[in-house]
Amino acid sequence: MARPSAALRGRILDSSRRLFSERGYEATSLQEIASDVGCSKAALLYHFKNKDALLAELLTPVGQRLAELLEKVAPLDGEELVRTTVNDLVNSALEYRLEIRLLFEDLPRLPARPELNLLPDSTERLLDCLTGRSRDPRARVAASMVLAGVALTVSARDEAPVGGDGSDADLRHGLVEAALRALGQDL
Amino acid sequence: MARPSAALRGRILDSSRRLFSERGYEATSLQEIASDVGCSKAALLYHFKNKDALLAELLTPVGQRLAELLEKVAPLDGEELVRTTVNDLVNSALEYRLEIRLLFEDLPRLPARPELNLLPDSTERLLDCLTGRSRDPRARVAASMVLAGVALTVSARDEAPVGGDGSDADLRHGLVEAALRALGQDL
DNA sequence: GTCAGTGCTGACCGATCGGTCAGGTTACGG
DNA sequence: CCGTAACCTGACCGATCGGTCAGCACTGAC
Repeated sequence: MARPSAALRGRILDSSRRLFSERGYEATSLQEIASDVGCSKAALLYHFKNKDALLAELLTPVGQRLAELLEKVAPLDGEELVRTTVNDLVNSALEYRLEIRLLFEDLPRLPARPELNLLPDSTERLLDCLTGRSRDPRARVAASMVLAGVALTVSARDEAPVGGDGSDADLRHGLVEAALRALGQDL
Repeated sequence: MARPSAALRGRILDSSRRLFSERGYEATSLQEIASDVGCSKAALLYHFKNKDALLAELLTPVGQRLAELLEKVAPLDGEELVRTTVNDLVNSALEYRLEIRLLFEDLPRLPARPELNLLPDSTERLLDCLTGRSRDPRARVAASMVLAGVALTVSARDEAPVGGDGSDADLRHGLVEAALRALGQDL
């Protein structure tokens, strides 16, 4: 076949997202992705300049989502700021379960990634919102715990994720409630 | 020199702990460790059967610590159970900052590790303790968030860790308080 | 003194890594 | 019906991976 599937590109992205998330970026070889997709490694590198480009394309939407979130909550403050941030954070995390793992576990370890260096700054701003822009060190620690906890919990690898029956509703509400409690917002 | 330093073994462990934690297990090569220590790769493999053995030896103490923690809180229940578990969890996490990263981020991704398969079970029991042995799905979600949040926060890579000035006291107390709030324990 | 054994090195191994390249096959515009 | 460009393959590259091995330097026991 000749022009059979530019859809292959999409399938490569899907496989990469899954495999990177399961095994980690470094631990996943291009050959493994190619085998999973059912194409040659060369085909893979025809669609993506290199392994890095693959990762970047997977993470871009998450970065955008984060930017939107920050923009949306920028004018808010006080209790409304915290509640909105927590809600959106949990929703975003659930939406990008697989990418979150990459973002939290692999990215920080890869040698300084020039185009994504806005990320530490975004994380900082996110922490600010979670504290309701408080500078209290302990509030920041709590925010850090919440952020990391939400991220890692939604991306927990084993099926029957963490809630008993595994319903997303329990996961979502459980996280929001626990996060708000941790941040000192009375429910 | 002939019998100059069985201390080399310890230095290898130190470097491995640091490098594994910074870059990840898969992403760290034996050569990098050897260079960091200042010995040959062969010397490294003289002291440790293989790369896996190195990782196992780093994680064993953490596993023991976790087992102790679980044994200690086993007879407790109710509020005392939760408070003691949270306190000990935070202390243990602070004590094994670097190893925690490996445990939470690398281990789950490595192909099934026979000798450490007790770990998922231990995690499960730890979650039980954090919920005060409740079976409520949302309580388990909260416990999962706390566990992941504590682990990832103490092992945050960038210096000036997460608290403003970075004092361990703020980190410790901030985490304990936030965790207890998240778990619904009134302070 | 010598000899067994510990601690270590450099050279080397096959496998696999990310990535390149020449070329083949098909689809489509002219 | 032909040419160009898109899509893809297999063969190949140098580098590096985890790991092995023969042998050297030195120590302590006898």
